[in-house]
Order: sequence, then structure tokens, then C-alpha cells
Amino acid sequence: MVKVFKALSNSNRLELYLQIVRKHDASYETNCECLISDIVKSLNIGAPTVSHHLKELANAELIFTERKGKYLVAKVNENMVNEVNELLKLHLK
Amino acid sequence: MVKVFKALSNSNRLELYLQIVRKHDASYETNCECLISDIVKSLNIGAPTVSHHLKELANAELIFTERKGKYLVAKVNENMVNEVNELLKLHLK
DNA sequence: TTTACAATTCGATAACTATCGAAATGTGAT
DNA sequence: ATCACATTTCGATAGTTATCGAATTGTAAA
Repeated sequence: MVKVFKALSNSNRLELYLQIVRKHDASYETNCECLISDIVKSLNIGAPTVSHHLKELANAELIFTERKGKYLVAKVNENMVNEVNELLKLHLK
Repeated sequence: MVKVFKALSNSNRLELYLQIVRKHDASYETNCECLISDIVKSLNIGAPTVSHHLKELANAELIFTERKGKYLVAKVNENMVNEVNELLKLHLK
């Protein structure tokens, strides 16, 4: 679980994750895939760094990645996100 | 928000936070305060390091700390935890 | 006012990490 | 086969951080 928080503890990596989530959410309507190459353009860091960050997110099992021909697509691991939410939930009252 | 994830991205600091949460939860019944000195003994790191970690948690606004005489007591910032949960919530379907 | 203990500050160090540029690899289109 | 482009690998570097021991400070009790 520490690995998950570590994965989200860098601003570029968090932004990367959130963009994947947003596209993931939107894909219910548009059915579009989340292309990494689009995201690379919107962050001002190089492709090698993005590649590195993606591996960290995947290693933390926050996302799955899959090669679709020339491109890479990513999707959220809903189970892991739910686990994180469970851990952070406060059991008050 | 990155600061919050960074604060939870170290295993000792996460454990520290979780112990504070547990005591916080339990305090509804027992009314006991969360004494840091008790927690120090249960983690196998020195007091200076714990002090450092506490400051990080407080700086991320995950907890509040207050001196009660000789001791330090900590409590959870429920608002911040709720914000984190909100950010991580998936808006599926 | 001395003692005991909780907590903090300080300085140092070893380990880790984000980022880069250059080069390499994979893949679909020409 | 060649090209264009998406992605990855590699090696290097600058910056960050977890942790420690020693010394210091705060506070309550003897």
C-alpha cells in the first residue's frame, strides 16, 4: 500500500494518473481508449520520464497498461483504488 | 494534495498515521488521547525520526498536534482525509 | 532546584528518485 | 525496404529524504 502512495506522491505522476482516470471515466460514453502519447504532450516532461512514471503506476497496480499496435493504452485498476479508499476511510461515530 | 500522498508514502510514517487514526476512532468510547510517546515505542525508529515524521504529517494537514503538558497528542484532520477520498473516488457508470 | 523523561533541533550520511539526452526498439504506413 | 513516430532502455546527475547520535529544550514531579 505504501507503494500506491509513493506512486501518487509526485506531481507529474499524480497528474498522469488523474488523466488516465478521467479518460477511463469518459470512456463509458465515448468508448475511446486512453492513449499515452496524448498525455505526454500535455505534461511538460519528456517521454522517457513518462515511461518511467507509467511503470511506477503499473508497479503499484494502480493501472494496467497494454500495447495496442503502435500505441500504449492504460486503464485504471478499480480494485486497487477501492482498497485505497477503504484504508483511508474513517470509522467515526 | 501531492503533499498528502508524500506524507503517506513512507512505511513508518504510514504506520504512524494509521495508529493515530485507530486511537482517534477508539477515542469515541474510551475518551483517551493519542499519546505520541506510546507510539514511539511500537515503531522501531528513534524519537528524532518520529518527530520528523509527525511534522510531515502535520505539514500535509493530515493531523493536528498539540502539546498537553509533558506529552504531545495528535488527532486526525477529518476534512483533509475526506478530501483525499473525494479525489480518489471513481465516477464510474 | 534537581531529576527524569518527552520531544525537538542539528549536522551528517547513505540511499533513493526525478529528470534528462542519446540511443535503441517496436510497429504501422508508404 | 524505408520512413515516421511511439515507446523504452541506458547512463548520468542534481536534488531529496530517512535515519541516526548527540546535544538541547520543555515540563512535571520529587
